[in-house]
Amino acid sequence: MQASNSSDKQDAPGARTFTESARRAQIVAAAIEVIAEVGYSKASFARIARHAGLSSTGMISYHFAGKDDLMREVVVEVMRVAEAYMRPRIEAESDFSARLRTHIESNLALLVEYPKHLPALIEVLTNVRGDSAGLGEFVGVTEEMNRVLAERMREGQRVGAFREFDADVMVHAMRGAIDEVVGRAAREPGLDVTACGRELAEIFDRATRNTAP
Amino acid sequence: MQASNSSDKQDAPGARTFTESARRAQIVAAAIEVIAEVGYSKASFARIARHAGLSSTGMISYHFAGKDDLMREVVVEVMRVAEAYMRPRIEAESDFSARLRTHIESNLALLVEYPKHLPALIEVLTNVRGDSAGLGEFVGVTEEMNRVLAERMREGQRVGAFREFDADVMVHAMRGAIDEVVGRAAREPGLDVTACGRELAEIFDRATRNTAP
Amino acid sequence: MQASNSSDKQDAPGARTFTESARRAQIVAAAIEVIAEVGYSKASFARIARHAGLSSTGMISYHFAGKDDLMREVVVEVMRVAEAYMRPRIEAESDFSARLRTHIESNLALLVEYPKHLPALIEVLTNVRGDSAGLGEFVGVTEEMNRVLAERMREGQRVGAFREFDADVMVHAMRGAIDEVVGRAAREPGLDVTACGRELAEIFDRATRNTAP
Amino acid sequence: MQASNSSDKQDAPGARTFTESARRAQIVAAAIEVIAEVGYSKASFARIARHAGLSSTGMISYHFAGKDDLMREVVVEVMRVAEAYMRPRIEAESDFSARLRTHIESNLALLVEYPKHLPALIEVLTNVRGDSAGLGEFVGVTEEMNRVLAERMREGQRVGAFREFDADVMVHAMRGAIDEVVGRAAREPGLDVTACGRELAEIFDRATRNTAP
DNA sequence: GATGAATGAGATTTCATTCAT
DNA sequence: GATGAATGAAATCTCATTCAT
Repeated sequence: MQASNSSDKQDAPGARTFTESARRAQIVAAAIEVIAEVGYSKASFARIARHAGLSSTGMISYHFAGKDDLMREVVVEVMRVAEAYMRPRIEAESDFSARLRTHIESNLALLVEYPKHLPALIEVLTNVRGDSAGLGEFVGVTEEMNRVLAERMREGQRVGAFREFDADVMVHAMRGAIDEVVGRAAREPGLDVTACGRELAEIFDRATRNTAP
Repeated sequence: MQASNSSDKQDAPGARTFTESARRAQIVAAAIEVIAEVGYSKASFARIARHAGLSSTGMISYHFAGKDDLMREVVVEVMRVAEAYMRPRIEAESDFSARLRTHIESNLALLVEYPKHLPALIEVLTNVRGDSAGLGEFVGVTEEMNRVLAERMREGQRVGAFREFDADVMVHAMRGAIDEVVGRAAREPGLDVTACGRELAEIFDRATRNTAP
Repeated sequence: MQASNSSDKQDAPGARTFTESARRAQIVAAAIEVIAEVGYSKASFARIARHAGLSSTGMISYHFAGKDDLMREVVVEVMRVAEAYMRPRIEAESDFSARLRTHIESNLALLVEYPKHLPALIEVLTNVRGDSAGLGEFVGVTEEMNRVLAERMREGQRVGAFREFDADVMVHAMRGAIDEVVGRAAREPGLDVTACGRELAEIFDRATRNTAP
Repeated sequence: MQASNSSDKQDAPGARTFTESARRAQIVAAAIEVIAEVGYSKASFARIARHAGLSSTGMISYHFAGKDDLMREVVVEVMRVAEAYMRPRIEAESDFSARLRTHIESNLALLVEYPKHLPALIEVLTNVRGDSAGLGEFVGVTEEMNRVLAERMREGQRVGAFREFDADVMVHAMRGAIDEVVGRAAREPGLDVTACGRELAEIFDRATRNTAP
């Protein structure tokens, strides 16, 4: 008999119980709401646990590796929902200009449908810097999405659907304008988000439109 | 440029010695830099004191009624600088469209001149909620400024300089687009902010332009 | 080699199924390795469970009455192995001096054979104080073993095999010197433990040798 | 006016108030006693603070950068005391053999004089592994001290004062034998440590003595 | 006016243990 | 017999604020 198996065994990392997944989802949902309501910095485990009806913060630490892990799941969840909501709507359109309008309008329709998701996403992404290891990645993901969007715009420019402009600046302007509506909606409960969406769509349609003959 | 007296101490309204004002200004300047560099949530008194070359956080508490008070001064200072920088440039223009362009371009020129001021302002304003007593006021101030801006736009619409659109949405879109450049500039050091300003100006010129005959 | 039954469960004294014993043995083996590798204080149930390929710490609590119980089994197991290894080798020798040498050398040979056992034992015994109910007993067991050893030495003194010295101090010196090699072996992987054993044997042979005519 | 001093200022690191130093010393003293009494793993900030008559653990965190920092100070303090106590006594002796005896005896005399210091030192050093950044250094310091000691022994061998043996093993044997007395003294309050010192000195004198003509 | 020292609340995290299934 | 889930205590650390000097 000799000393054996000196390195820890590891379960298949994807294996997760039903109840475990349910709990995680429940906690993520609570986190989204708390973050949207009180902001990232005040969204402590204690508050999230209370909101989720859990008896202790240890519960959250039990299901998530740490605050970063939870926040990552928040981002993943919101992006999942956003993708599922927006992509089919956008892809249903065929010409560049309509896609652009639909991108903006479906993004804000998503805000109407899930009023806490986008505020939470913005809170998390703006309160994360170079630190927090695995979360910085999502800043990268967002930037990548913006790059793809800009590339689409450049295609539109090549085929004459759009005028000449700096596509990166345009994409970020759109992004900023939409996020501003998200922020306003949180501060002004009565705001007609759908109407804002139409206005923004018009703004960026005019800003991108090719007026050459 | 003098230290402002816009926030009064409890007992002696407006009265403040020179050294006191100098200390406050020094601390506010340090706070702006720290907030811009590490973000609002990590901008603790300890970090600000260290950055200002102070030996203890007690110094800050001594000069400011609390964190809210300091943050209010940060906002006041940045707005003072912004106002001093942008207003004359904007007022030098006479027609609506030029004023709009100048608003955007001077705002981003300000970012080039004072790279920490606008990031700090945005950090503070986005990390403040209904709580923190006297700070919510500044969200109101900002909204008031936006309302004034929107009113100018409506004037422009009345005289036919601008097309018909929801002026509030337009103002916030501008606001969001500019703030996005501020954020990008922090993440991408090489970004040509001036060029972004020109692009944004073009975007919102086209978005507001009256194309009717 | 069989799983021992030295620690009884509450109700059914001595009765333990095969799987139960196997599980206990598996956990004890994992505990020995973990303790040797990361030290007593970091050897949490979580780590031991992971090392043993178990999915939860509940498993350990299920099979052991508590951490003390597990640690007691660790001690028992190591002592069992040590006894089985060293005793026949020592008893094969007939004169006092040879027994002393063999005691030291077989102790360190045991370290070569089971590199994790002695480190684990030392970790447990040095991290246990008067508290932890049933574990203090083992400090007593160890002391008892030392007393027996000292008694043997005094016999050797009576028959003139050893010089006069304080047998307790001598035994503890031996103990300390051996344990120090155990510690060194953990810190210096290339250490020639067998050679250390020969050197130690020589040291204590000279320290005990009767030089009188 | 441009943004300036973007990197935090730093006080001269050695600057420390009188009261600050006194508090630190008080906390270190309390830590030494607590560690010696309940062991490293149970020596929590809470316990140390209580022992020192402080009202909160925050007090300790205020004066020390963390647990590692406090432990480092504990080690430094004990080594400082040990050095001040042992060195002059050892250096008062001129021949190798007397120095060896004095090393052992003064080490244990130190234990009589400061009964908590050595137990605390041993606790800290044995409960630190590769982790805890700045503390691993002290394992190195200890090893360095052992190397120096071994070098002295080899000098003694070269001049014929000592017989041939592995000096490293001898030094560690001495170390282990002394530490074992430290441990015993904690468990057996009545132990005559001075007598143990004499016995150990005799043991290692005989173990090293050159018996060749 | 200024400062170092102290404070206590609150944050995240880890742990051994218990419980329902 | 076995297991995943839950729990609450305790640990370290950070923070804004207060106080005595």
